[in-house]
Amino acid sequence: MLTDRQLFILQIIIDDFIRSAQPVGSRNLAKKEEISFSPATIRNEMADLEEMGFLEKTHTSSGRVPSEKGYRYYVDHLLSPGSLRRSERTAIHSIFADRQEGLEKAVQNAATILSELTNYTSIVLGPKFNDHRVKRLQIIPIDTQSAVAIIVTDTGHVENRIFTLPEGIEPSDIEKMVNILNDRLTGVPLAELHRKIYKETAELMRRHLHNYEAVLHMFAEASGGSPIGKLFIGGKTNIFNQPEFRDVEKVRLVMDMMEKEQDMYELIRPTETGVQVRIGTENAEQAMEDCSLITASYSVGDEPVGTIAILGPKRMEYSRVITLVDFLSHDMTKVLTRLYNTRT
Amino acid sequence: MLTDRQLFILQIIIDDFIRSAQPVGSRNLAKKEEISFSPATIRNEMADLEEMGFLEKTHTSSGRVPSEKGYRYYVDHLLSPGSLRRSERTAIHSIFADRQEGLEKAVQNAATILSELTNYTSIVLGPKFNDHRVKRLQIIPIDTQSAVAIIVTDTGHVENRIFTLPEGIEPSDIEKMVNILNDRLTGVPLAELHRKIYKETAELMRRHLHNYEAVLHMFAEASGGSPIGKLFIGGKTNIFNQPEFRDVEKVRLVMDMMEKEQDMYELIRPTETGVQVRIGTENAEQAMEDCSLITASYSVGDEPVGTIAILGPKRMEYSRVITLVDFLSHDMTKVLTRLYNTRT
DNA sequence: ATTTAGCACTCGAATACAAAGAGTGCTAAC
DNA sequence: GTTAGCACTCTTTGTATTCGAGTGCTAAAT
Repeated sequence: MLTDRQLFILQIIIDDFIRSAQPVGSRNLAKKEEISFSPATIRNEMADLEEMGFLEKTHTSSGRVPSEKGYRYYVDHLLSPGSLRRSERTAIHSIFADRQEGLEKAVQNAATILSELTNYTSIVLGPKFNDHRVKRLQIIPIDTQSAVAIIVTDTGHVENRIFTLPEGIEPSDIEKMVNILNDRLTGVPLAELHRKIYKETAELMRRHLHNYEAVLHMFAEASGGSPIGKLFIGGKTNIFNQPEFRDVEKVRLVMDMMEKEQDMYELIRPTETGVQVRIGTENAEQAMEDCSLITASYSVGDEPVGTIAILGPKRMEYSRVITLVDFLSHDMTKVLTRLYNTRT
Repeated sequence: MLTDRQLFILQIIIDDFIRSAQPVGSRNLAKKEEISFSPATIRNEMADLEEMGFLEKTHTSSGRVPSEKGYRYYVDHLLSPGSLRRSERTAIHSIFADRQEGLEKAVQNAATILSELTNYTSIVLGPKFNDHRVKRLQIIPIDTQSAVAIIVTDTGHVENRIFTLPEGIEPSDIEKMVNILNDRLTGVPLAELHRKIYKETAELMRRHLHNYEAVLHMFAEASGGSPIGKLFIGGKTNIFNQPEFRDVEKVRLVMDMMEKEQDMYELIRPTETGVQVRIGTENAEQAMEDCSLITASYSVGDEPVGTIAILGPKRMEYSRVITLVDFLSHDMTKVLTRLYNTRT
């Protein structure tokens, strides 16, 4: 097992490397105030740490660099619990201060602020509206051939879709149908909407709408089809700041990934609650090889509804970012829970 | 003035450079079949062309590279009018084949296909809905404090916004108000909505809605506030393919710009009709120094409603891209005009 | 009067080499 | 167990050298 001194040295090495991005050598380490033993001693310890897989060398006679295992140990056991500056806290609180703007704007804002605060890339998975209930359905004819179907939820979210009307349908028919739909579907959670429609109203729709599949399709999307909230990414180009990404090819990998929504969903799909750290290849995605990801989900009540995440180099300021992400996710949970509970 | 042979040489040099990205020298040029004179002759002509500002050298004894003025002359006078492959034409036609998907999807699709076809970055400014008319207004109460206001246009576009209700307003009041609003505002173009609301319904709203400013604000956004359509960018990372963008700093400049919506709007804001080419510093934007932009607007009837654009290196395949952009913009105009004219 | 062959010259890119510097591992002394 | 000392390794930096592609200019050829 690791001695106290080895832990100490490991911690200092990683801290140093996170700051400098330079392999750290025994000589320079020994110069630090905190360290009271000689370079030779450090070299011995470093050799041991390397043998155990916590450190690596970039070439035979270079300084040491943390390995993935090293980072893992660092975040699991060595992290000094960071604290936030007053300015950071107020920045975060400000995100949801203005409720007028609507949820989407606020969430987008969260992404922007998070990336500015950290200088890394932020990803925010907006709240999914599964749990929200139908407040009102509406079908508004546009012309003789087409109409817009609209769902409004009790959280004020609006989904809409154009579809084609069957030949010769009367406006009064549509009105009747909308009334029936509202009668039967108001209060139904989006998650169940799909099923409920098929069970209770398919017959009705088939009678009145020629291509009722289009409408069903929309409802399906509003519920099952997009069970996931919108994705916001802030500070996409922040990766350019990292010296280990001076290489165009490396940047390209990450950039390409960020353009693919699907990949990003997969990447930050919520797994467990609380703050999660995934280092390098711990992420499934190939392009993340040299990156780390810190995620946290936020909830409405007890139900997780979205995720916030920070994507940075493996050499990320774990302590600070973890604190930040944790803080923001709790803040979001608090605000959203209150917001949600005033409705219904 | 330029002799025929100088034009010929200029054209071949630019064509060659566009293909190879390498400075082109007299010796290699002379090897080409089309060329029947010696390297020395070419050198003389090149020296003249350089003196006139059409060519540049990267260093004293390098081959020649087109200057901005050279490109300008090239696109203005030397372009061989390209033709499209059958596959390209079908790809473009396929974009709007499926009207079911809705306009936004189709426009987004246009951006994707355009970038795939060209290997450059595409920018599509979605149709602005100024000219579209109010089909239906709706206010749907969510709870005692808030409601959603919805505008549906005769093109099937839906705008919505949450706002706060004044204390103690009755549902019946709201219903009455919506009826009046629909009475007065149905058929009004979005562009005039703002004015009309203030003129004809402000008094009414003030009486019934405590913070009617929020509603006005939404209507303002639906009309004046976002006089511009949505912006779609395809193939953001295609710039990485260009050898002259091997440099991280250069890529970063362009990427940063692409993240700023405002900058992109400014960049492709429609000026004149027809295909426009802006080369390097002809674009106001600093980051475009090494890029060229080819834009074309598309219309509904005679009214331009949006823009499509291709952003690539100065060393862009002008001929092909111009043809493509021209073709697509006409196709979009045709489809949208038909689509729009079947409504109302 | 053009065109072209020939030649000296320039510059960048590639190669080689040496020296410097940072770092390691190991041994022997403390 | 710690550390001083030293040989060794590997990267970085700088310098010199060569090679090749290209130019500009002059003089000969057409």
